[in-house]
Amino acid sequence: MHNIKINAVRLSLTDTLYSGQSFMWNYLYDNRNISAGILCDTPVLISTESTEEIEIICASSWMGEMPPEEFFPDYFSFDVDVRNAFPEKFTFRYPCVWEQLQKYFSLRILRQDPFEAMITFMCAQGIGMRIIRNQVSLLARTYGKRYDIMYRDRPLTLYGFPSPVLLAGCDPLELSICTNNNRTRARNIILASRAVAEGNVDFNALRDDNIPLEEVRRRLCELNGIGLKIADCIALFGLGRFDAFPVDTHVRQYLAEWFGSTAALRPLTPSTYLTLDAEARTIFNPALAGYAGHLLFHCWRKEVKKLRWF
DNA sequence: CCCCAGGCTTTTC
DNA sequence: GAAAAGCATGGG
Repeated sequence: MHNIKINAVRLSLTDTLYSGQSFMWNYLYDNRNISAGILCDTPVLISTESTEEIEIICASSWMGEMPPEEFFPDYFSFDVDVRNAFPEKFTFRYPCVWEQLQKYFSLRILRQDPFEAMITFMCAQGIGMRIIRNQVSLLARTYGKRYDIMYRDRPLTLYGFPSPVLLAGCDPLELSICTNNNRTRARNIILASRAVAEGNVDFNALRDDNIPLEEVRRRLCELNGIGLKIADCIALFGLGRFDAFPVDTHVRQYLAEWFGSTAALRPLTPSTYLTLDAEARTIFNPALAGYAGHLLFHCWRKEVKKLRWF
């Protein structure tokens, strides 16, 4: 048993909380009312027993500096009003989309640990959500720090997300057990972890909002296995760059179907990607384009594609 | 055996 | 330069 301080905070919500970053909540533990995830290499429990309140229990030391009441609102980006992501004309130009979107306004994008965001999205190339979450879960269980805590008089085991140094020292063949048996992906993750561990990729520097998004992309795309889409995901979920608009297969689909984009009918080459990126900034408020896109992403997957897996 | 999944890299025109 | 093909793996 580790000796861990438990910090708890209750936050009020207007509706059910959806995950801002799809891998967050369920990859360690899940039943009806309790989900567990990783927060800055620390396990976090989320309890949603009512639709108005969630309880967060964080077994962490890093929060010693910052009271949970201050940290979590920032983590859940409660400072962002998602409706500002949509210009006024959106409501009458796309009334059907607007109507379907209503129940997704409680969805939050998390200001997540950038390294975790980087690795989890590197696990997300051309495979389904279910497999992606299995990979992240395996990474945590195999290489993450173990925490044994008591929750409501019940023992509960959680695993933190492994550090850059730890993943940097992994053997590719061994790590590939956690990457869907894909050795190329395992090798890329090791190299990227090394780049972070050695400071060649400095997330603290990239956090600076004065750095243009193009520059952030350029730096991240220098790494093997990271292209425009994953770079944008790291920016959006890991660097709090809510203007970053990742375009994946689902986003491409709804841009064509809902917004009549002809470019979205073409294969998603880098050229097409940048065209769609520019188009999105004319549909949404550019400063929050990625935030808007993420709501639509979940809305499309669930309402239209009828997908169960987040 | 087909197609799809929160793409990226290399080759070819 | 940009489009096309190649790559890698499990699930439906």
